[in-house]
Order: sequence, then structure tokens, then C-alpha cells
Amino acid sequence: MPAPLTQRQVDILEVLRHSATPLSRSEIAAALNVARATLAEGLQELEASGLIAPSGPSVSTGGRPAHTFDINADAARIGIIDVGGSRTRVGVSDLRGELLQTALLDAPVDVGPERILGWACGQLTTMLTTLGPADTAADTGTNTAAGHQRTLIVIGLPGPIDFTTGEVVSPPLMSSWQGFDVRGYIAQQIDAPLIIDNDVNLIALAEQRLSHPTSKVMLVIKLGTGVGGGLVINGHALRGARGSAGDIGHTQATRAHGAPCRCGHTGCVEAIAGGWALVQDLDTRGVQATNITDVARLVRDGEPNAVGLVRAAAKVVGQSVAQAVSLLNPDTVVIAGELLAAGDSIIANIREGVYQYSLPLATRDLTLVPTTLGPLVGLKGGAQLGIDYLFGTIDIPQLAHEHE
Amino acid sequence: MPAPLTQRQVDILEVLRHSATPLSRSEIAAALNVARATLAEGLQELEASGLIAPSGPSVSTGGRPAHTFDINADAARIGIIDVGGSRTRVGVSDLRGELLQTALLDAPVDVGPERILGWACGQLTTMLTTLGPADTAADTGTNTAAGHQRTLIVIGLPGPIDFTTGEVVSPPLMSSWQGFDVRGYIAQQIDAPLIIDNDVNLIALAEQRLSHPTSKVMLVIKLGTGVGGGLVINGHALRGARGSAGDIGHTQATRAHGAPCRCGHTGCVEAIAGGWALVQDLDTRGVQATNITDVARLVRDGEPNAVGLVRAAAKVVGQSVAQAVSLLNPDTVVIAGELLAAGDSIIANIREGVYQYSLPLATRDLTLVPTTLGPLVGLKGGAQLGIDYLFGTIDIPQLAHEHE
DNA sequence: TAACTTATGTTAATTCTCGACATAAGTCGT
DNA sequence: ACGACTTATGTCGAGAATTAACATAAGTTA
Repeated sequence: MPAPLTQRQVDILEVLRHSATPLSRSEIAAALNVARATLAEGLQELEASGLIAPSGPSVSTGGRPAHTFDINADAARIGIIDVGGSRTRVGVSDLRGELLQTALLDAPVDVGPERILGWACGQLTTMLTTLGPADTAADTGTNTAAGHQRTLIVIGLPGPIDFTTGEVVSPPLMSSWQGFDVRGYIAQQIDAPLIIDNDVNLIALAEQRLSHPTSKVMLVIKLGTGVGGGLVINGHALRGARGSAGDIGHTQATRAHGAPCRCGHTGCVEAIAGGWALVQDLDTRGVQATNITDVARLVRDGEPNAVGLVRAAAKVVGQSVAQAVSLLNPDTVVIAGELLAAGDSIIANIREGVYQYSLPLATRDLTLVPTTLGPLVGLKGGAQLGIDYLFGTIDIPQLAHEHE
Repeated sequence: MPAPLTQRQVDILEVLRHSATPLSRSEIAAALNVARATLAEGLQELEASGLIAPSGPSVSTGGRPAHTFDINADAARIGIIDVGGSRTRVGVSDLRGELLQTALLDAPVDVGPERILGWACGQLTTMLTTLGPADTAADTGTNTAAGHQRTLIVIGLPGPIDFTTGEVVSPPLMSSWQGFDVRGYIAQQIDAPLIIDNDVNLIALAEQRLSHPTSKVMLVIKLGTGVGGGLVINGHALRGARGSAGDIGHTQATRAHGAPCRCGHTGCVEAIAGGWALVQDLDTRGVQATNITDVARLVRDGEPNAVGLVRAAAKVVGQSVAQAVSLLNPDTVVIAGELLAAGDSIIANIREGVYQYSLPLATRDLTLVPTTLGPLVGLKGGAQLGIDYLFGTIDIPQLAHEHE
């Protein structure tokens, strides 16, 4: 029965985490509105537990230099699995969210869960061993004094996750995963708490925390093999009643469009703008492409069919985003996903749709930008979610389930 | 410079407010997880300030009966103005949210702000005088000890409110209001703090607080002269970056539909399902109707054109709601507005659209129901928002602005 | 090197919070 | 009607949490 963190300690960790630079005692105290003396005990315990570490003296401004503290990066290792429609990435991050090592598997999600998760678990096990069990910060034997697991797995899946059960539900993109016990499978191979979430939620968290920290209402759209969305409201991912919030891919495109979607409906955004649909449509027109990377390359090369289809796709996405913008009035919309590799016209076309179909007030201060976090954005977001959990600030407890 | 409420006092008020029955000291202490003794001081101050009042002894269960406390209904009066597309209601509520008196003005919003607000302010002034300045609970002279205004005005307007300026913005339904200084006008007539919000936000708050208190993600649609929406996430209205969140009326209907909308676009939901559009369409077909009440009556009477148009309208709304349901995965959707008077088929047709176009996971546990709070729901919601403000738990400080 | 500036550790005072006790005010059984 | 019992209330002293103030440490600057 490990002692849990006090509220004050959670607060200290939050402050440190959201600061770009290490902080002195005085700075932490000021941020929390408490007297400096009040921090002493909590700070000492945190240091003893290894969660935070001294970070060298700051430069003097004319007086005694302050000792500064920062999150101890080596206090934990977070293994992250980012399953995408056409590729899967794994990585291990430290407690500051820095990725220490990553790996890529180029296989579509529908090769099935065993192949993908088997590979991922193997990679993670190796990485976690190589990178060492997290510095247990303690000959003192108090390394779990704060009651924290020091290794943690986060997985993002490209489909709706019912977090009341932790299962993938009627996954249009992942029929071979239907009913598969992801939690059980991973638990068998890696003994660590596991958090399951939607892949776009991970991206959304990364964007909010790392690129747009002041955003209050953020919408993130991922244009990959499928089309997904994620919402971050006041710093928390909004997952909805059953965890399926953010699904923008299977909303109806504005123009009646007969394209059949894998979800069983017709005219879904994804049936027009999803990577799989683009590949399929190109195929129909006799253009060779096996995945979305090919599509993006074709667009960059100026292949007329690809250019036209992707242009149309972006406009459809723009209309859908416009609906979402009207409904939510976000301050920030971020576009991510591999289709961005097709070039800047994607964003331009989406913007066009948004500004055309939304009311002026909703777009007046709207920031609509592509992600700048690169292809590892999903892993970075997974690290953020894992840190949330370790710091006791996770918002949806159902996501995590420690097997005892 | 009045002393503000302590955090503990705010907590006590919250507990009392959300309890259906008056509570004893022990019950309050249990709800707050503090010792009974700890409450004593805060409780006394609250009683002295008049915000709470003893509520008679509870029935004994074999021992000494407990003294119980409840919000002192007479500690404040909240004047509420609910401006709708075709009528305006005003009312005065007490601090428990009970409406003490209401009045109705049957005039469309576009007769202009002076006419409507002039009438409303006149009514409110009379009511507030008649119903007495709130019981000032104090020969003691400490009636403002807690630093609370005891009279407050809340107004809900049927258009997007830019709460960074407090103005009605490019109101499709209210061109005569464009640029009108609502705050200034009311401030001139009634000397009290003023909260301006969207009318559907008020309805949404009422529904969440009074009818669906366990809902975490709620969407409310108002089918009136216009079509509006409101969101309540975790008990707080989501207003978005500029206050225009919830706008579902000016999203594009799924089927390409050329109907021109007052907002300048074509094919908006409101251009098909808005009361004004229904009236217009009926007129085109030679059926007499001047407002949405007429339309609803025609449907009840079985007039074929009206039945058909309203049926189509409900389906369009259903499709839009389906999009919103996919995006947000709410646990509850409430339909309100005067069009409901047309009969149960409205809800049935909306449900049909939602279940047809949403993914199964999003609708698995979805509650989709009409409002049961009656035509005064907007006033009731305004009272809730006002109480939020008086109790110090208002979530969007920009809404309120005390003129000094 | 002295004067100055800023950070840190310590401590005594203050405030908060709690459990315990004595008392108040009912019901229940005879 | 009365005593035993049950539950609520007020109060007080112990203990914990928090703070401001002071003494000291560790730099910079003239």
C-alpha cells in the first residue's frame, strides 16, 4: 500500500511539467500561491522519490543563484504503441515526454492484431530493457514511495475505443480486430499498467500540450488511411459517453455522394477523403498506388488524377470541419496525418471550405494549421497521456486499468 | 470592498443547491468530507449573510431531530429575459431557481431591440419592485457581508453572442439588433449586474441541472423560429472561443438543398427546418401561417403540406444531430422549442435520422428526448446561470460585467 | 574586500481542522 | 409519566498545516 501523492505534490509536478525551464523554489511557490516554506516538505519527498531532480543552479542575477528543480526524466519509462492505418510506430519516452527510441513497422492495420501487437510488444520489451528500467532513484528503497508505477504502456488505436470495456468497437478500418482483447494480449507480454485510447486523441493531446498550450477548444483532424478527429477542451481530451467522440470520418459529406464506406453507410467523409478511398479511386482510374504515401507522392509529382482527387478530398474535409467549427467554435484546428505530405494545397483547400461554410464569428479568431510535430506526433501524445497518468492527473480513469 | 466567500462556503452552497431536500449539518459535513465542527464558522457566516436559512427540524429517527439548512430563496432576485424568435418572456426567480412571476410578449425579435428590451425592462422593474427587493436578511446590516449582489439580470438572445464584447454578432435572425448595445441599454434602466448569453445555452443549462443532472456531455437543440444548439460538458456550458459554439442551425443540411438562408448561405439546416422557413414554404404553397405556433397547429390538424414540410424538417435536423452525435458522442440529446408542439412525430423523425447516420457506438447509450420543462425552460435556465454567478461558480467570467 | 542582492533553512506564531466530550432534544418501551 | 436510548449540537484542546520573519549562505558588483 504505497502512499499516494499529496495534492500539493501533484500541483508541484504540474507546475514543473508545464514550465519550459527548470524552476527555483521561489518560482514554484509563486506559481502555486503558497509560502516557500510550505513547499519544503513536499519538495523533499518528491526529490527522494526520484520524480523530480535538482537541475543545477540558475545564473545569478546579482545575488545567490537559485537551485532549480525539474521533472526527473529518468524516473519513468513510457512505452507507446501508435497503430495507424498503414503503419505502426512504437517508442519509449522518458518522464519529460522526450522520445528515447522509436521503431516503425510498415504494415496495414488489417494484417491483424497478433502480427502488429506481437511486433510492438517485442520491440517495446527490447527497448525497455535496453534503456534500462527507469532509474529507480534509490538505494534508499523508497523508489515507490510515491506510489507510482515507473513503467507504463500507452497504445493508440485507429478506431473507436469503447472505454467502458477497453475494446475496439465495430472498427470500420479494423475488422480483423473486432472483439480482440487488446488489453489481455499486451498484459500477457508486458507487465505494466496499460492505457488504451484512440490514436487521434493522442495526436490531439500532443498538439495541445506541445504546440498550442493556450488553446481552450481544439479540434484535431487526422488525414491518414482513415479520417479521424480528436477534441481537447480545457486541456482534457473529450472522449464522450462511450469514447467515440471526435469521429468526423463517418459523418456525411455535404454533397450527396454515393461512395460506399467500409462502415456500411454511403457518402461518409472517409469514403471520399480517407487514404483507402483515394487509393481505391486511383485504382479505378488506372493509377497505381498502394497506400497513402504513394498518393501523396503522386500529388507532389503532379499526377492529374491524384491532384484532382486529393483536392476534392480536402474540400470535403473542409466542409466537415466547417460543421464542427460551427458546432464547437474552437480556437484552434490542427490537421495531421500522412496526407499532409501531398503539399500545402491540402490546408488551403480545407481552409477554403471552412471559411466558406462557417459563420464569420466562428472563424474570426480561428487558427487552422497543419501539425508541426512531425510523424512521431502520435508517440509524443502517448507520452503526454502517460505522464498525465503517472502524475495523477489523468482525466478518464476508465482508460487505465492496472491488472493486479 | 466586500469580503468574498471562502472556498468552503462556495462548497457548502453547491452542496445545498444540488440537494433536493434541506440538509442537516452532519449531511453537509459528510458530503464535503470534513468534520462537522469545521463547518460551524462558515455555516454561521452564510446564515448571517442571509444566503442560507434554517429549514425547520427534520423528522426524528429516534433521536434529536436535526436542524436543516437550505438556500434562502429570498436572498436574491434574478430577473431573466428570454428573447425568442417570435416571442419574448421575462420572469423573476428566487435564489432556488423558482420562478415567482413571468410575462409574455408576443412579438417577433425583429421588431427591434428598443421595443423588446423596453417592454422587458419595464416588466422586470415592476416585478422586482412588487416582489420586493430581496429579503435583506438583516437588521444586522450585514446583508452584503458575503459580497454578493442580491439582484441580477440575465438575458438570453437568439443569436451568436460575442462575449468578448457582449454584442450580438451578425445575427441572421436579428438584423435590427446588429451593433445594438444591449448591455448599455439595460444598464441604463436597471441597476444590477447583467449576464448576456445565448438563449439555447440557457435552455441547455436548465436541462442539465434540472432534468439530466448526471449527464456529462449534453447537446440541446432548439427548434423555434430559428434552429439553435447548446452544449453542456461536465456541467459547464461550452461556449467556444468567441461564444458561438452550439450553432447547428447554419450548418449545411446533408442533401444538397438550394434553400437560401438568411445568413447568406444556402442549404442551411435553418433554411429548411427553421420556423421562419417553414412559414415561408407554407406560404409558397398557399397555406396561411404567420409563426411557428401556427405551423405546429397545422401539423396537429393534419394539414398535408405542413405535415410533409415538418416531417422533412425533422429529418434534416436528425441528420445534423447525427453529425453532432458522431463528433461529440453525447450521453444526452434534448430537443426543445416550439416546433415540438407539432407532436411526437418530430422526435421520432429526428431519432430516425440520428440512428441512421451515426455509428452504433455513438448511439448505444444515447438518450434522445424532448424537453419536459415546458415553455418557461429558457427562464429556468437563466435562473440557473444567475445562481451560478451569485454563488461564485460561474464558468465564463466574460459573460458578466458589473458596471461600477 | 566590503556592500549589496537573492536564495535557503529554521523557527515561532497563527490559522485550520479534527476528535472528543458534555449537553440538548427528540423517540420508545414500560 | 418517566427513564433508557438515540441522534444532533456546541465547544474546547490537541495536532496539523501554513505563514511571516529572521538568520545565514552564496553569489555579484564597485
